[in-house]
Amino acid sequence: MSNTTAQVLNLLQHTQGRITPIRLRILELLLQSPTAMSHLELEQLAQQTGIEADRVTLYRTLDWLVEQGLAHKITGVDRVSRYNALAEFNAPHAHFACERCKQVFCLERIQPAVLFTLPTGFKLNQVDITLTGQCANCSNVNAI
Amino acid sequence: MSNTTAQVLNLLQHTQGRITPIRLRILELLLQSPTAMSHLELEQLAQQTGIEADRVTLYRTLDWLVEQGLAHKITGVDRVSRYNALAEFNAPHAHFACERCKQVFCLERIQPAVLFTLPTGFKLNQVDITLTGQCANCSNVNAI
DNA sequence: GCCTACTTGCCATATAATTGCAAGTTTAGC
DNA sequence: GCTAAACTTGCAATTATATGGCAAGTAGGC
Repeated sequence: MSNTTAQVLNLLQHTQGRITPIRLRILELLLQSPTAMSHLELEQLAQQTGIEADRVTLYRTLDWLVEQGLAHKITGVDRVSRYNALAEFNAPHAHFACERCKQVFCLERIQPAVLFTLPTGFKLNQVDITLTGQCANCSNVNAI
Repeated sequence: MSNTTAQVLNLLQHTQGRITPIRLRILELLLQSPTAMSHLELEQLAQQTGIEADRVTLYRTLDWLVEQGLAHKITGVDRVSRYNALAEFNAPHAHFACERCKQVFCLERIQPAVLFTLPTGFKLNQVDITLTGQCANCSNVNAI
């Protein structure tokens, strides 16, 4: 059993739901990816690694992972939801969305030292910071 | 001519495109609204104020306004795009998305004093900060 | 091993948004 | 003013992402 698989199993065992091959594999894929992945990307990646899951099941699996706090969901400007999971789950972090290749990277080391003065009565729950620009790959391509 | 209409006219005159009743009215509505509005909300509001625009035209009008830098577009977690226009256009500001009523508020006074350490090669273009939680109205309702 | 509740797969469906094209309207040149 | 070109609008059809319902399958406790 790989290091990641053990980690994934451990995470899944702390949930209420059942441990199924799909959930295992999807969470593993999410943990291994440096970027947030869309439903389609995950579906294709899963197929390549031998997991055949129905489109709807994948949607439900991802929703479930988010619900369990094991993954989180980012909706891009292209209206596509992307998912990621991080080793340090509760660590607040920002995202970087590349305008060119549409990939979404997680910036784990970011310090969201933002000062907020919310209007009266507003209750803050979560802070999402998304940076847009070009990733290393794409800004390199454009420079040539 | 109202104060806002004059302001809107002035803004539109600085674009390349033509000044049409729909563009005028939509930009006016956006400027007057404290919250970012979805396509549907704008369509209904426009109808109420006597402007009948085709659904597609409204989409194109909004796209055009964004293109001209007169409005900007926020995609919510519900995959719905919302639009807003601000008097101080280039002022960086954050958004507050209410989890309950789905409204998106612009927080004009926010100071995005965020410290970023981007990976090598990444080029930053824009910073989007979205706070989620409950707006004054909704957190009040829930408390009762 | 068996039962029950949870998961999955397949069907159909919802919803936001986009594309193509013809008709209408504004602007510019004459 | 008249005409042509460019821009804008409206309508029909289509795309793409995601969701809902229900029967079949499967994990996990006993």
